[in-house]
Amino acid sequence: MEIKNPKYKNQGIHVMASIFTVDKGIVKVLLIKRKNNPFKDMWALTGGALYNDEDLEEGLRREIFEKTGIKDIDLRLCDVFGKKDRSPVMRMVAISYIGIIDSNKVKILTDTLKTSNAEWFALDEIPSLAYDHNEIIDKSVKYLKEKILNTDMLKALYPNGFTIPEIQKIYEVILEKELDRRNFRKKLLNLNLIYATGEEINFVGRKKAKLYKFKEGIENKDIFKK
Amino acid sequence: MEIKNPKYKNQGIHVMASIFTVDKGIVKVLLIKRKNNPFKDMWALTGGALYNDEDLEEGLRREIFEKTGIKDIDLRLCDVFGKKDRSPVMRMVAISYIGIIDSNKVKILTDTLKTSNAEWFALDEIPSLAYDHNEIIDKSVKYLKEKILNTDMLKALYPNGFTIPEIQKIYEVILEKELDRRNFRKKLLNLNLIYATGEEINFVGRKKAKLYKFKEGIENKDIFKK
DNA sequence: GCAAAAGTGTTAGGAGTACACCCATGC
DNA sequence: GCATGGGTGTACTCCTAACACTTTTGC
Repeated sequence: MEIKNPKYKNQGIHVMASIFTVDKGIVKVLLIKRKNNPFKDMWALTGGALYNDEDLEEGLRREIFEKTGIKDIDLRLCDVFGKKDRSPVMRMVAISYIGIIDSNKVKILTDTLKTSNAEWFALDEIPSLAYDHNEIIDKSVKYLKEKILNTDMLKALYPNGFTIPEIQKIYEVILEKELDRRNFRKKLLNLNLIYATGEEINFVGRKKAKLYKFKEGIENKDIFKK
Repeated sequence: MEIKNPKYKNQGIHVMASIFTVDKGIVKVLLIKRKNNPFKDMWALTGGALYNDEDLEEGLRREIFEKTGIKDIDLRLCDVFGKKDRSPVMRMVAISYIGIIDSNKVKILTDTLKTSNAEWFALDEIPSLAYDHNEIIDKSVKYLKEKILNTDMLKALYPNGFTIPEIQKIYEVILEKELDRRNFRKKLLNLNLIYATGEEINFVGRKKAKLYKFKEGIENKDIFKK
């Protein structure tokens, strides 16, 4: 069906992802540098316009792969951004997702058809971005803080298991607050959310630590009170 | 900008609302009967296609008003439905919201430009609906159950105040479980979420009960554990 | 030996749950 | 008086928060 009514004409959907990592104790988000207009040469979130023949996550995964080379990533719906003037070109509504990956395990493309660079930015060093992407990131960070409290999304950082002090640091840097070691351990173990693999890992200058993994199929566990 | 690439051509945005009420102890949702194709003569959720010159909630409020006559309603973003084939006409992504109103205080339009009827349906009597609206309602009901636990959205039912046993009934029918009277009262009062207006209300055959109101500007209070 | 980090236990307070009794109203 | 429903108190349990000591490791 061809749309005649100008009230509806030329609308589109952006699917956007705030892709986070935690690198050396710093929370970072992946940004790409745009090669084309609008917002040519500005930094932006990963994502783009949805095709007609794709479901939302499918389109977002295609965009992420095309612009960064990242293939495997868990995505969670975060919010919707639909202000009428958010795109200077035509009416676009953005559906935003969040994801988290281990930046050391992926090679990010820095030159693609539509991007001239890609970089991890610490949250306090994010430049002025294309579209309303600064606003999207703000919301995504809030959502990330909530989601690590009641889902197992951090498992993406530790496919091979983690030690409890290790993952505690991740919680602390994302939540921006310190947690008591003893209570953290008790809580995490009591939740029936993780299990000991039996292996131990040994960092230089430290005592051996046990390796744990998240169990499969866990969702919506309240890990910590706000 | 005119879109040439058929991959993006003719996309649109649906803004949809699951409007709930609680009537005589039954949770109901407002449905409208469509006058036009597609899905002519089928029941559907309130909502429709977003215009280019409207923000999301603005467009949804217009749709709600046009199709039901309802003016004042609090809306909360619920979910996004974007399967590529969810509309038979063209590619439409639906942004769904929930709201709750007192059905006794509004007069619902039963005949408009686009609707031939409007009715409140108990949740277990919902017919097969247009588009993916059954799926949207399922998700909306889940979301409603969550949201009454940590927001003050039920205040919409009681603009003039409520008694504690009264609102407890609302919680019970929405959550589909009984709550202990004494603990309910304690919890609600301890939350610092409501205040006594000083008035009392008297139902026939009952003891006088104190009237309470929700405080202003309250969000994200955990009212009850799941 | 010493510093750094892993691992464990105990206790007090608060929130949640379960439960029993009294009071006001209308018949 | 009696049925119905409003209003209150108490004890038990569990979770959380605060906090101290021991062990392993590399230097």
